[in-house]
Order: sequence, then structure tokens, then C-alpha cells
Amino acid sequence: MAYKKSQKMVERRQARRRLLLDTAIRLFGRLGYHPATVPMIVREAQSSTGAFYLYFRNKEDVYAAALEEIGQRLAAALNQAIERETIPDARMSAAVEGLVRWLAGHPSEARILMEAATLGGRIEQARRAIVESHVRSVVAALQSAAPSVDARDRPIVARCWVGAVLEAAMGWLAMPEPDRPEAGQLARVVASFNLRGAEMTAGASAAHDFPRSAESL
Amino acid sequence: MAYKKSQKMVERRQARRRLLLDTAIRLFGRLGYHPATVPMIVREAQSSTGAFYLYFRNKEDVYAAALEEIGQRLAAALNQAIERETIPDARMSAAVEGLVRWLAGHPSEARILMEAATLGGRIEQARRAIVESHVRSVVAALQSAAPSVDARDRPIVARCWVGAVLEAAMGWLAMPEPDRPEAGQLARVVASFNLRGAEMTAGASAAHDFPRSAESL
Amino acid sequence: MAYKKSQKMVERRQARRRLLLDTAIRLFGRLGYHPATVPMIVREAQSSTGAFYLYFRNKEDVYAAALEEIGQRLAAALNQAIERETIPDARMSAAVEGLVRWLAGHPSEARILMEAATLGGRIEQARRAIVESHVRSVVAALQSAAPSVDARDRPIVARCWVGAVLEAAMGWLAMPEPDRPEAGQLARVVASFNLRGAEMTAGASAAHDFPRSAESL
Amino acid sequence: MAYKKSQKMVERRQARRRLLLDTAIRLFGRLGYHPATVPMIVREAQSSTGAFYLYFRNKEDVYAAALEEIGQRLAAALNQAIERETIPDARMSAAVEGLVRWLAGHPSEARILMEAATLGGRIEQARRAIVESHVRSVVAALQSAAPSVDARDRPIVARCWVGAVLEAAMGWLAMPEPDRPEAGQLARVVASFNLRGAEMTAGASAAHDFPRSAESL
DNA sequence: AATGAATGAGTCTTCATTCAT
DNA sequence: CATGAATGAAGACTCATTCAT
Repeated sequence: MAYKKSQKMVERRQARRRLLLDTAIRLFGRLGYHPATVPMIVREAQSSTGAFYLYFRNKEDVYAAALEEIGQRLAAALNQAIERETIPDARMSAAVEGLVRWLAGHPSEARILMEAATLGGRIEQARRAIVESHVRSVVAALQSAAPSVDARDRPIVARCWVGAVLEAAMGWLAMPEPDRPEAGQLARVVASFNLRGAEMTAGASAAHDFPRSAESL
Repeated sequence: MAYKKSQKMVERRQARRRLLLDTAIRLFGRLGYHPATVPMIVREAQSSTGAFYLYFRNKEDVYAAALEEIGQRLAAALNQAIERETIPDARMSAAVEGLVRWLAGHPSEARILMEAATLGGRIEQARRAIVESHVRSVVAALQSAAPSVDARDRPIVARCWVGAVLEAAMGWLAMPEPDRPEAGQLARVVASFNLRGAEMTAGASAAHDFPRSAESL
Repeated sequence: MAYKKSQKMVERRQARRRLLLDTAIRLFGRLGYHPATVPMIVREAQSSTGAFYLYFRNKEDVYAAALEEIGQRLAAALNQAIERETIPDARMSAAVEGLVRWLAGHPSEARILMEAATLGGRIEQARRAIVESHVRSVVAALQSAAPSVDARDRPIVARCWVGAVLEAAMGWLAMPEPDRPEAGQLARVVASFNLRGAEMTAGASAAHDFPRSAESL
Repeated sequence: MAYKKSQKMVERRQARRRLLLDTAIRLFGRLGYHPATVPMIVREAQSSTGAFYLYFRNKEDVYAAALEEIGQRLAAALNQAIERETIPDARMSAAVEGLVRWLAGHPSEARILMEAATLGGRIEQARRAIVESHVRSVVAALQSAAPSVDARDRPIVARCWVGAVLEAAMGWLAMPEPDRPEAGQLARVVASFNLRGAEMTAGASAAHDFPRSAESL
């Protein structure tokens, strides 16, 4: 009696879910978690409350799903940025710059990444997963690129690294568009700040094993 | 027609307001802006809804007031930390370390400072005022301590600086207490990250005019 | 993506809205705008707060809707009363008498019509629309039935006309039931007062074009 | 030990009460019973909540007091208008015209008189007292001036009379000032409407005992 | 007498979530 | 699968009234 789900239906399901999720990201990004309401999301997605709860357990659940989605997109963007470079040093810069550029180009995602830090519960957990993943990448890079940094301090340094990127990006996004420096400029400055801060200044020849690709989350 | 306001009454008024404000800071810090409700605040402060609205125009208003209060306390703590040092270089480290230490010791305040970034409207404005004030201090310091940094880049560097401090502090606070490194250690690592990042490494003899006191907000 | 709205659902929606509206009219009529609360209305209609705000934007909105509904019912009653008569003179009397009778038989509606005069904003606007509609009818009638009345005075006369009817009806409703004269008597007296007042005394043969039906509002 | 209250104190008391009462009339007249709040009244009167409750039992109480005050002022104005005339017919016109003129010149008072009709309880009672007083005057006048009017109908006719005046005045007040006919014109039209309506048209020589003065309320 | 701080019941309104169709 | 009407708990906020000073 169990009919195989037709390929078409599966696709439709995923398309619908994706539509809701994208809309949610846009609204959460624009308004924030609490002010963005489920009715708003379904209206903007031209869907219905019922459908929403068919795809997501509840509001917290979409937010968490949004966060995961963002984590994946971010990782993908990062990998792409890194892969283009072959020289270890350049890879490192490319990583930071890629991150900054992506955030600057995705305000909704950036804001969600910020806000999630204070939302508690499952959401904070989900954010932690993303951030930790990047922190681990940095820690790993530090291990070989800046062996002078005490192992115990590496997680702290990695945090600084991530914080500098996020705050710089948010500050840039908060500026009125005409005042903003060019995104590339922003990226370069942040990258060099972080590289120097982590004692990975140019010439730190040991940067040879900066991760080949950002961990998939 | 108008009886003179007795000194006593003025004091009582201020004490009441302060009580409500402190309670609000505690609750906003523990739960966040939206989940913390006015009824909760007044219950915890052993006051009444009416009294609350006697001292604050609305919920947003207490949050903004809390933010200002935090800005002042932070500035005070910072000034105290700086004043103890006389050597310019040491002043700089002391500033960063003082900030980190204060945040580590005031989780509610730290969290409010983070969350406010995504709350929009008047609140975001209030937060911006605080952050900008510190950014200006850093920018000013950079001017003389790291003249090699391009003037146009200074605000970005300052942002990184602030972001590194906040995220490091938040990450530390999010750790389960037993895993945490000692607060002093945290402060030192962050300070050196920022100093290096801003090319203000030790020996940057020009650091002689790091502001003698944090701007009053 | 969009299922067609079944006929049944549409009917249920309308029935529900009507139930809420009728209950609102009853309560506003008994207690007045401010003392009648939304919780009261939904309780009496065996509905829920949520449902209420599904059908009406807010409290003011139901009141305005009630007013419009009343305007329509009134117009319908009036038309019915007028249509029965064929002689112009009789039509005029029938109009006034019909109005008085309807008000006497619908205390809630009468009271809302009175109170709305002092409620300001959108409500006063809605009431004005109803009253003006009747005033226009009277003005039109005056034009041919009492050409001796100066054109500039007609709106004033029409106002007197409406005021006499409303106050007489309200006075009658305020009486303890046993003291009240019979409704028909009330209607006749008011009608003759108004007709004479407007110089449309019997024999004013020109009354031939008293509007065949009250304007639909 | 019981000091006689000094004359001065008594005067001060009365002055204060009067100030509050006048302010209340102004505010009730502008905003209506419910929207005008006690805090508003005391603020505008430069007094205090405490003082308010020293002079009035509660909010309903000021409104009732305001109504009584208005009744008295109205009666005074009416008497003045009547006394100027000696011919019975002229006295009648003067009564209606005086009423209309006074209302047109006292918007707050007019509005309170209207709104009080739907406020229930003690307030409606107080209003009834005022209206009834005028109704009685009119009834008495009808008795001799229009003996053809059936005694049982006289109260109804009197109601129409009052209603016509109030609604006409309110309609006039609601007009944008530039569109308004001159107040004297308004008064004349209403007066003649009422006089004819009550079969007291000019020549009704029996109008000789129209009350010499409006009853004091 | 006069003040105005304090109270808290009660108002309107929103929104996450469920469920009959 | 999809819909959107329905629910009601809960939130922000107001205001008449009291009472310590």
C-alpha cells in the first residue's frame, strides 16, 4: 500500500520548504527574531500557516534551520574563495577577506549571525556550532602558522578573529551607503588586522596547511 | 500652591528608579529584551506596574536607560583601569584588559551590549553612541601610536578592536565555568591580539597620548 | 497552491462576523462605547478575542461597522415605510413616523446613533454620513414641498428635523415603560411637529416628489 | 478650639474648586468624558491629584458638577435674553434664540450637554434635570399659547423642541468655521422652526404667560 | 490643606499554534 | 497535502483612586 513518493512530489516539497526558509531568512534578517512573525513569513511567501507548520516544528525551528542554511552557504562561499588561491599565505588572507565580503554582501545573513548570539537555547547552540567550526579552522591554522601562540590561548585568539570580522562587517552595514568604503577595502583591512593580531604576519611561512576547505557544517 | 519638594522625596525617587533600573539590567541580561517582561521586572523589584511607568516611558525606554547606565559604568571602570598606569604603552594594554575584565565580571551588562546591536531604533542608536565613543578613543590612539595606519582605515580597525573584545568576552562567558581560563589570562591575550592587530606592538613609542580618560558618554 | 474557498466557509465567516457585530450593537447600545469592552463582547458572542480581531481591526472599527450596519437597517426600514404610501403627503408623514417607530423599537441602535455624535474621529465621520444622508433627503423634500424656505436655511431646518426625532425617541426610551405613550402616538406627534416646523403642513401640494426611497448609505 | 474659618480661606477654597471645574468643563467639552483624564485636568489646572479629590468625590462627580454649573449658566443666559423682551411673542422667540446663541457660543458646554445623554447613572440624571426644566417651561408655555395641543402630547412636543435646538447647534458647531451661517441666522431659523412646529406661530396671542424666567435648576 | 508617588485592576491587542475542512 | 479560521494566554500600558508626607 505504500506508494513510492514520486520524484516530482519530493521536489515540490523541497521547493516549498526552501521558499519558506528563504523568506524567513529575509524577514529575520530585516526585523529580527521576535518582531518577525509567522503570519508575516507565510504572507510574504504566499503560503499558509498550516503549510509552515508542515515544514517546521515551530518558530524556533525555522530560525535554527535558517542558521544552518546560512552556515552552509557561508562555508561554500569560503571554500570557493580559498580554492582560488594556491599560496598558503594568500589562502589565509583569502579566507578572511572572503568571509568579510560575503557578510557585506548578505546583510540578512550577517544580522542573523549576530542576533543568534543572544537568543538562547537551541538557537545559540546552532550558532555556536557555526562559529566553533570557523574557530576550529583558525585554531588549526594557528597551530602551524603561529606556533608561537600558546595552545591554550588559541581558542581565545580565534574568538577575537571571528569577533573582529563580524563587528567590522556589521559596522560597515550600519553605515549609510554613501559613506561606506569599498567592500574590498574593508576586507583587506580586516584581514590584515586579524593576520597581524594572530602573529601570522606575512612571511609566517608555516601557514602552509591552512585548511583546504572550510569544514562542512 | 506648590509645596517645595523635600530632599527626602527626591532621594526616594532616585532610589526607586535605580532599583527598577538595576532589576531591569539583571533581567534583560539574563533573558534578553523580548523575553524579559515588564511584569517580571516589577515583581522582581517588588514594585508595581504603575510605578514602572512613572519612571520610564515604556519598555524600550528602560532598555535605553539601561544601556546608558552601562555605558557610564563601563567608562568609569575603564578610567580607573587606565589611571593606574603611567607609561603610555601600559595604558593601552590596561584599556583593553580593563574592558575585557569588566565584561567578564558583568555578564548582564555584556549581554545587553551585544544584544542591543540588533534591537533597532532608539536602542541601536544608544548602543552606537557607546561603541562610537570607544571607537573614537581607539582611533585617536591609533593616530599617534600607529601613524602608519591609513586614516581612512582607522575606523575599521577600531571596529575590529571592539568586536574582538566583545566576542572574546561573550565566548568566555558562554563557557561552562570550570573550562574557563582565568579572566586575567583572557584579558592579556585579547589585549595583545588587538595591539598587534593595530600595529601598536610594544615599542610603538608614539603611544604617549593614549587618552587619559575614556570620554564621558 | 491556493485551494478554492468553499461556499460553506464563506457563509460561516459571514455568520460569525454578523454574530459578533450584533452582539457588539447590543452591548454598545446597553453600556456605551467605553464601558463595553472587547472581552465582554466576545464572551457574550461565545467567541474569542482572536476571532474578534480576525473580523475587526480594533474596537473603534466594530463601532464604525455597527454604525454602518445601523444606517443600512434604518434606510431599509424607512424605505419600507415610505413605499407603502402613494400620496406624497402621506409619504412624508410615513417617513418621519417610520423613523420614530424604528428608533422606538430599536433602543440599542438609537442609543448608538446618539452617542456616536460625541465619539470623534472615524466614528463621528460615520455618523455624519448617516445623518447627512437623511438631511439630504429632507433638504430635497423641502426644496419642492416648501419652496418658501430659503435655500440657505434648508440644512438648518433639516438638522432640526433630525434632532427633534432623535431626542423625542430618546426621551421616550428613557421613560419607565408604564408611563410611555403608545409608540404610534409618539410617531404621529413628532411627525406633525416636524411637518409644521418645516412649513410642509398638510395641503402643501408640492410635496409630490418626496424621495421614493431613502438613499442607500 | 474651633477657629472660625476665615473669609479668605473660604474664598480660596471656592476659587480653587472653580478653577478645577472650569478646566474640567473645557476638557470634557473638548475630549469627552472618558478620554479626558483626571491627570489631564489637574495638570491643565496647575493643581494636583490630591486637591482634585479634596473637592470632588470622583470623576463622575466633577462631570455632574460641571453639568449643574452648565445648567445654571444656561438658565442665567436665558433669563437675560427673555427679560429684554416684553411682548409675549417676542419672549418666546427670544427664549429659543437665546438658547441657540448660547450653545453656539459655548461649544464645550454644548458638547457636554449632548454627551451627558448617553453617560448613564447619576450623570444622565443630572442632564435629565436640566432638560426637564426646559421641557417644563416649554410645556407651560404651550399650555396657554397653543391650547390646541393635546395635553398628553405636550411633553413630546417639548422634547422635539429641545432636540431641534441641540442638534442644530451641534451641527453648526461641527461645520468648518468658514462655511457656517452667521449665528443670528441659525438662531432665527431654529426659533421659527420650533415655534411653527409647536403651533405657536406668530399671532398666537395667548403666549402671554411664557415664563418670566427660566426655572433655576 | 496640599502634594504627587504608588497601586494594580483592567484595557486593548498580538501571535504562536492547532485543527476541521 | 494545504488551508486559514479559531483559540486564548500573555504582553504593554493607562488611569481612577488612595495615602504617607
